[in-house]
Amino acid sequence: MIKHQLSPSVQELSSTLNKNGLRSTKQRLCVYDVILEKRDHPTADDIFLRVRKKLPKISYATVYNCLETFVECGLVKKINMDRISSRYCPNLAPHAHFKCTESGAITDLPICEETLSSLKSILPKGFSLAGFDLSFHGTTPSNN
Amino acid sequence: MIKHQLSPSVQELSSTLNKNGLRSTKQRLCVYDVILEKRDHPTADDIFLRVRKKLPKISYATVYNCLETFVECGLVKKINMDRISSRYCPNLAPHAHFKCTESGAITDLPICEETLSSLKSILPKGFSLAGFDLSFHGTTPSNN
DNA sequence: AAGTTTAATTAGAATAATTCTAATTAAACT
DNA sequence: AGTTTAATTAGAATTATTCTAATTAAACTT
Repeated sequence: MIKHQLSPSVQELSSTLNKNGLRSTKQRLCVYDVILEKRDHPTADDIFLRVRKKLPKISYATVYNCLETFVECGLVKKINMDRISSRYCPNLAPHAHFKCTESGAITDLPICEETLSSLKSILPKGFSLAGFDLSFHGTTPSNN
Repeated sequence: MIKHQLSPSVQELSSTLNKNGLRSTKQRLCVYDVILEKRDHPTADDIFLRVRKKLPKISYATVYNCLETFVECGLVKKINMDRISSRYCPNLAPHAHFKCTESGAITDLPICEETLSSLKSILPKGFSLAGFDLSFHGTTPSNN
């Protein structure tokens, strides 16, 4: 189900794209670079604004296309919480997200093997799992 | 954290609303009735179309307002998956959702006490939990 | 039972995130 | 260098949801 536990570096991205029959473009490299640079679960808009500093002519459509491509290649995860903008995360290890309702910050929480198999035990016989999302919300120590 | 395990009947709704300082209106009763009637995780649009058969003058805004009210009172859960329309669920027991990528159907999966505490063990010390969402995607036996 | 207060509803406009479209550009072959 | 076709672009379109201001109706008061 999960290929890499560590996301490939920007240098490795080219070959990862090629392996998937995709072209290595400066937009894709730049969007990916920005995602790895600051691991703060940015929205497409955040990413657009950051990338635009380096590639002023980039369009929203391209950012969305790049992100969709990365998600399909399994290079980043898309996080959907309560219908706000989706957020993107390059952490490929099994993990949950905790959203602090006061600060809005999203924290990655690693999931250990035991919990992972406990989670999978929820599925009835015959259900074939492609992926899962686990998100918590509440307050973090610094915010209560 | 969780008050009821079973959602109140439409008859009980009135008093539940009153307890929360909210008025019991025919729109609220009807929207709630529709949610309990067919437990298929409808979207706001589905609910609007069903309610309109009984209350032809109801507006989208009212449906959204009712749903938001119910969510705030803990009467229904709002499910957000991959940025499609939110879906609503009257199941108040701890459960996960499984979305079949072929049929689009969403299945409730009960979470047992062990798994629940395993889930909670993911949280670092000091994190205060208000709620969580667990969703799986993949294929169901009838769809593969 | 009528009058009053204020929350709830309504229609329709507005917003925000994302997707689509058709024309242009540029990877990566030959 | 030339060709092919995928990727990018600008801007329009779409979709779900929220907002706004006027109207209606619960539920309290008398």
